[in-house]
Amino acid sequence: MDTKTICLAVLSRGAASGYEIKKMCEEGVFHHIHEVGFGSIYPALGKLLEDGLVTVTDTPQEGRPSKKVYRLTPAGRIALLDALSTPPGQDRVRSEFLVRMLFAELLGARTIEDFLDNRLQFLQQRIADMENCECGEMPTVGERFVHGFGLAIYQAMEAYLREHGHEVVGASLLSERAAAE
Amino acid sequence: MDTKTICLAVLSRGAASGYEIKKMCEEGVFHHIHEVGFGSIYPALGKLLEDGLVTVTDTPQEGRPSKKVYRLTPAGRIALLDALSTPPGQDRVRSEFLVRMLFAELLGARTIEDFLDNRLQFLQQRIADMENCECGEMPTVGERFVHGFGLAIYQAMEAYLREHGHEVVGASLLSERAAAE
DNA sequence: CAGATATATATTGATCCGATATATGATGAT
DNA sequence: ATCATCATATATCGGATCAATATATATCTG
Repeated sequence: MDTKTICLAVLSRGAASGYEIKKMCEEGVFHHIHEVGFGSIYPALGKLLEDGLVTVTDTPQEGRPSKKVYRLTPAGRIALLDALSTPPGQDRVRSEFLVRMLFAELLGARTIEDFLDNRLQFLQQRIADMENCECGEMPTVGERFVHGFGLAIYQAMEAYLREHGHEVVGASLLSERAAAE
Repeated sequence: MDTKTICLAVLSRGAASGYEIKKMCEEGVFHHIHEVGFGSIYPALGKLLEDGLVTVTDTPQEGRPSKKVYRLTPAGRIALLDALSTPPGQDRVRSEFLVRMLFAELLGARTIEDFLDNRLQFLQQRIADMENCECGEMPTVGERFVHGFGLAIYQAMEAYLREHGHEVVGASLLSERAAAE
């Protein structure tokens, strides 16, 4: 799934500028699913424009740089449906945190404990935020589904770290003692 | 976390060729954490060699291309520890499946149901594989921890899809009926 | 009033990824 | 017996992606 499809998908919810697309990917439901940076969005929008899948209206603003609002064309809507209809590829995960846990025995117990605590705190914060948000207000069933999915996963992660975190800290302690002898 | 660090990490478990590093990232515990392709591994090994963090022994074989076995140097081990000691960045997830669920209302109920069934089957297969594997045989605590973490997440995903999958299918059905009228 | 944050677009260099090329042994199917 | 496929093994290329940076200004905060 390339950035072009993501842009089409965001635009299917309504017209938006590149900056707004980025914001939605950072803050909204997309955050848990598929982040993209400016370096991908702007070139993607350019190509979509070339291919006639979106249009732009360049509205100059005083002071600020002119805002370029992109809109889906009928061809763009069809291209989006085509892309979404193909079977999804595998999920890709990349976790620096888990790589560190994997090699816990190479690190000090203090470091591991620190990483674990931070991660737990982060997860608890995110869970609280997601529980507090008025998900009943979400416009589509898809959004509520994905929101619930994300929440369930974060809760499972939090529970696992709470229940099993001590194992990796303990292992690191043992290997430290062994190294000291 | 770049490919260079991943290569160093794999090599810290023992000498290996580029091909073997790839295999470990595909099959082993790394699979759930951080996949890498040949297009990243070979250039990364070249740079590590330049920087004196690994050594190679080029052992020619009859028929097959000669096998290049890479080994960590003391400097390489230090570089690995340095990299692992820095605080981990955010996890990055990219799920084509969830993007499709997010826009379920644009797709047909049949398609959504198909995607859901496939994903459920995939998850159940993976859970079965992970439960059957003799994780007691895993050499390090880190590996067992990460294995257990992965399993817990997959189980949470499976449970959520089983309990809430019908919601997205239902929504798609309703929007189809509305479109037909 | 200074500094930080938010709005807004855009580029660049480094890295990453999927596809492809090359070469052969082993296994399995017809 | 022969054909196909898979596993071993290294490597590159073009396109995609990412983090950092540049530019410009309004608004909020202390």
